[in-house]
Amino acid sequence: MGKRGKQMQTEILSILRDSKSPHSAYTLLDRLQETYPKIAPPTVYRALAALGERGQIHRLESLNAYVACQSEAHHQTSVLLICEDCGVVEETFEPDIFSRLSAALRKSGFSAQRHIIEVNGICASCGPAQAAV
Amino acid sequence: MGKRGKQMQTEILSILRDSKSPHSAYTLLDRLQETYPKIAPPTVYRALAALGERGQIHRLESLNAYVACQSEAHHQTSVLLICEDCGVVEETFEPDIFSRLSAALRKSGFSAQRHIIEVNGICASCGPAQAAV
DNA sequence: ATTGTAATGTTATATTATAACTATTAACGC
DNA sequence: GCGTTAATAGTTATAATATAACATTACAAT
Repeated sequence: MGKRGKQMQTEILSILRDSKSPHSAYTLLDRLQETYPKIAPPTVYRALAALGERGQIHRLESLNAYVACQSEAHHQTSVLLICEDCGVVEETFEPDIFSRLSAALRKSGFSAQRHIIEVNGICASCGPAQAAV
Repeated sequence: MGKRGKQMQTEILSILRDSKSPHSAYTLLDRLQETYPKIAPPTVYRALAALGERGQIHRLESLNAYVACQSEAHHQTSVLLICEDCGVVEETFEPDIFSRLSAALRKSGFSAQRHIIEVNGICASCGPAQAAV
């Protein structure tokens, strides 16, 4: 890994960490171009791929967008909660869910490599309790 | 809904049902163009949207592709198992998982509207047991 | 028949992602 | 140091996915 690659990864990670909402690859590209005017899509996608492999970011498959991983410690599978009102993405860990799911699948002979769990809905801050205030 | 729309939906559903592997919107477009040479992407996406609303197809968010729903009865949330070897997508129902997940989320104030659960891995037919044969 | 509405058709373009190639840098043996 | 090679990054072009925006048609209600 050269230093330019690392630098881009650091920049992207810091942009994502500064925001609780997801960014698309091209939003990130625009942001990076403020500082590095000439970078092109592959640069962003390479950085995203590297960050993803290290578990430092998550890709929201249902939005084609990316968020920073909110857990420093467990680079493990998480449930991503997407608020349709405010757009904030929250990451929760439900080891129970994953172990049950894996167990159920193993029984039917399926061997899981990657789990994607995304839930669309309304977050606590946007929910009815708050709407009533 | 006019009859042309219905017709496209029927065609798409039948293409998807004839195949256990997912099709992209543009694969479907190509197939439809064999019969209806002039249709354009919006036609396909409109039909997919209508089928999706009725729960007759599922969109695989991680593949940007579509499969027919395998359950006639329960148009309910399912777990989609994607075999990375043969590409076959299998649909399983794990009501337990969903209720546990929803319960966990409710506790933290999140109100779920749509669940996406996709699991990448190796299916029973492609698994090690079969490889050894 | 006329008008209003919903469905469909059409064109164009936006958005997301990657292939394929070139250039640069880094690492190493000599 | 110098050349060789392998890895990384840059560049160009384009592929793949999706939708906006507007035009047209169908068709029901009056």
